[in-house]
Amino acid sequence: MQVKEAKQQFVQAWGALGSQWGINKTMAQIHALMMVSTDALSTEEIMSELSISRGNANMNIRELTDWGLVTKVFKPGERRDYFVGEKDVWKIARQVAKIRKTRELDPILKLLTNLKELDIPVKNEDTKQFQKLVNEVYQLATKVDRLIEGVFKAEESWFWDKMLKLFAK
Amino acid sequence: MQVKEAKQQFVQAWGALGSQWGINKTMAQIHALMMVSTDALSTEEIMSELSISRGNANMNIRELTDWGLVTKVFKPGERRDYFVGEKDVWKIARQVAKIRKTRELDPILKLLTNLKELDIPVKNEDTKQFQKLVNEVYQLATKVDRLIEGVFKAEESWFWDKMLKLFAK
DNA sequence: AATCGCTTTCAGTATTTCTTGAAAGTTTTA
DNA sequence: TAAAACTTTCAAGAAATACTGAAAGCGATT
Repeated sequence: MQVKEAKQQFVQAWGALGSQWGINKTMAQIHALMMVSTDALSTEEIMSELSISRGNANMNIRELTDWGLVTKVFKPGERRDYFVGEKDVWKIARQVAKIRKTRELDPILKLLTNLKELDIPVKNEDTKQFQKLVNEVYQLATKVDRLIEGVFKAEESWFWDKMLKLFAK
Repeated sequence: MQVKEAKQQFVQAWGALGSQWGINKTMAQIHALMMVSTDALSTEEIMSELSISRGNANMNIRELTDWGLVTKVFKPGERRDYFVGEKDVWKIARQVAKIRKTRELDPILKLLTNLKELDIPVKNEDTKQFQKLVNEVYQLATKVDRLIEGVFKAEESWFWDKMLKLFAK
């Protein structure tokens, strides 16, 4: 197999993975393409490599830039924009976790806090069970939240060192 | 606010959360509905509560059953099927992690293993960088894999105890 | 100030994913 | 064995999501 072929497989797989996790396929593929590219890429190159339209490319490059996974670079003498993708997988993972935390976990935590604090007059068995459930979900969400926060602050090596020791048999 | 209203909010939020994570909205809602219900529910009840069709209800209940998050129960004297949802949030989390691991992480690991073992003749700079990337992604994926495996075996309290101590300031 | 090279936007279209509802299947009851 | 009670399937339709391409924007160059 050639390197080119291997890279294509990687890009495809990354796209598939992304789409299963609520990240659009093209966005994931563009990012993968940048990961396997030594050089910065132009919109044109991305378009032709993935066979997508200009609008689509542009939109997803912007989104990736918003996520902090892609940076615009200027090539001296060149007029068009070039882009490089973050290649450090740990940084990528942290970045994605961070964004999804604020977008998804935080709102849920907010709702759960509301539901917990509700002053419900009639406390029948049913109500009590519901409150118990809300509390449990809240507990879990809070713990996940703290875990993610911790991960943000930790160094990768430190994190995995501790983590794998924890589960070593 | 009434309990009923609170429950509805919970169901809606759960549905939204699910759909952001590649789990279809209705499936997540049905499960949420079962979590907040004291009793087992029939297909009819689910249909009317969520205003969905019989086919839709049936399909998603089956999917939830396949995921091991819902069990069929038989009520004495009753002919129709009733269903109860798993309510232990830790168990739910583990179950979802387990299924998604086999469906998504395992295939990626397999691909990465292939790509790692490729015998590429010409070893230019470009190829070396690609191999480095594949290796790094592989490393991370493996660690995540082991982490999840560890979580499967661990008790909830033990897990969070260790985890939160790790990140305690 | 007009043209060039490139980027951005967005209405319309295509694709994917979900949902419906009616028909076929299954099990129980009479 | 026929009807009733309930479940399952699936083709067609609806809704959500992603993509295209042409037009408008924008700044540099002549």
